[in-house]
Amino acid sequence: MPKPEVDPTAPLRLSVDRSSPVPLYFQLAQQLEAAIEHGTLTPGSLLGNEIELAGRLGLSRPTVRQAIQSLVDKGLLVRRRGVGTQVVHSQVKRPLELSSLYDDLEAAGQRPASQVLVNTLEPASAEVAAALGVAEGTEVHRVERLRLAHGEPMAYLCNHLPTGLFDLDSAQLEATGLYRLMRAAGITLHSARQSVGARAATADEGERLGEPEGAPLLTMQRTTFDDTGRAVEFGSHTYRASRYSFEFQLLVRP
Amino acid sequence: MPKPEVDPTAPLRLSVDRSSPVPLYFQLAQQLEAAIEHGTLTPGSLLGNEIELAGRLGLSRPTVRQAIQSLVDKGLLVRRRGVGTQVVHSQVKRPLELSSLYDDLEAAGQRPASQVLVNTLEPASAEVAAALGVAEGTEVHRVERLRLAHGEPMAYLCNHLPTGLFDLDSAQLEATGLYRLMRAAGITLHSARQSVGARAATADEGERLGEPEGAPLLTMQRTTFDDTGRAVEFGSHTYRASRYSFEFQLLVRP
DNA sequence: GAAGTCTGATTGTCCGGACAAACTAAGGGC
DNA sequence: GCCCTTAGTTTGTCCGGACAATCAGACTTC
Repeated sequence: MPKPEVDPTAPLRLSVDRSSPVPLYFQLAQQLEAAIEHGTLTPGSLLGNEIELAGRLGLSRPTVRQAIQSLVDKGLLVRRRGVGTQVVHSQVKRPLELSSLYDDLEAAGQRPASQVLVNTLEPASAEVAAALGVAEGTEVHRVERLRLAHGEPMAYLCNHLPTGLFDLDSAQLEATGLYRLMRAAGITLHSARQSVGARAATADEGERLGEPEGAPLLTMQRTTFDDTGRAVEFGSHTYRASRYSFEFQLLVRP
Repeated sequence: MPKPEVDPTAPLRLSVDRSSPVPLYFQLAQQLEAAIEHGTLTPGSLLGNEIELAGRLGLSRPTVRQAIQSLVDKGLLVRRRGVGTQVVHSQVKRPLELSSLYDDLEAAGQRPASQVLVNTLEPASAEVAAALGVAEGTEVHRVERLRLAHGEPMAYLCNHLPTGLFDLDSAQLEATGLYRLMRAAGITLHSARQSVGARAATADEGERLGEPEGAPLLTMQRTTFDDTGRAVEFGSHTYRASRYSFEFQLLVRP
């Protein structure tokens, strides 16, 4: 493998546009991230001290620090007092995100398809009521979907949502993911509590997913909260273990 | 349920110790977090504006902002321009951490026990070599452990580690978790790449874990990196799906 | 040669201030 | 009554500076 054709002594081409509405620290962070992604900043290399960097760009040190800090939070950089700021020897890509299966499949280029099996209202069971923080028996949406990739079933998704949040249109649900609909409705997702496990498929579950009875299934239950702390969705999903696994990156909080 | 006996109009008792070596912003963040945990700061309540807060504590606004920001990053607070900073209506506890099964079990009060089955050196297979970033055939540690809770097997853990990092003592491995040993050896964990799936138990696997052949197993593969980007551990773990599931909290990155 | 010591470099913490942007709510116009 | 404008509040961004804590490497000492 040829060595990267980058002169490490050449100072990075950085510049900021003060007339732009995008914050200066953000512009700098983007450029640094691009340089890391592109290989201009090689793993392990020092970034040059903050004061010099600030002077070169005509920025103040706090602004430069804010840019660097955002990349440290992303896990791309590591700071060492008395040494400098280094690019992490990555293999690390992205921390875990709250993504939907739809997004996952699309990112993998699998051209996902949905099939809405059920889209109705029903009184909340004890489990659903507890997850959504509503009284048992309250009317909630129930959506059952089958997620397909390459025409084969991948997962069976059952979601419960409180009423009055937004319009649950079956056609839209088939065209895109649930999370996109929520974001489009002005709901800002904040956090989620997930539980991932496994169990053997019942005869019904097996038939839906094209697996024999007793086949191992990967299960996920997730309750999603918006930024006001309200539970906006509770999902119970089963995935074909033979076709799907969860992959994610973790960052250790310092 | 009685209403919390807290007067929301009473200003929070906050104070900082300037003679302490612990940073002022960190002291403030800890006190705010404690107040949220304790219920003194109720979910949804405003925090009071930053300038007034700074004045009351004798701090500057940047310091107060740094404290607040750290809690926003943890998902405990939400800022709204023109409105103020609110306590999130939690149910949210902690974001996902890089924890070991040992820690998980201990937190659940299950008094974990380990049994080291194998602790040896062997040449790296292609898979292990790729994960650890070493040449195929390089000598690496191989550790196989059985994790028990209440005397029952919970998981079978197989780890591979590069040589020369630290001392792998079987007795210590049985007394504590692998991650604690690494931290104690001065290795600062940085990130990990995980893959969680499921599959049916083979006859051997079933026997080790006390499950019948074909029983669903939860599998996890994890490669852990330190802050220099070096892979320090590669683990292939299988859990009894009937006894164990992964639970975690996610934060949506804004 | 090995150990401890000093020095320079670099990030960490903290201050005080300034203006911009976004949101809320009250006031005025229709 | 309803909609638009306006003013006030609060966070967001940015500046320039100061000192402390920590690290690496060179130097000194034994």
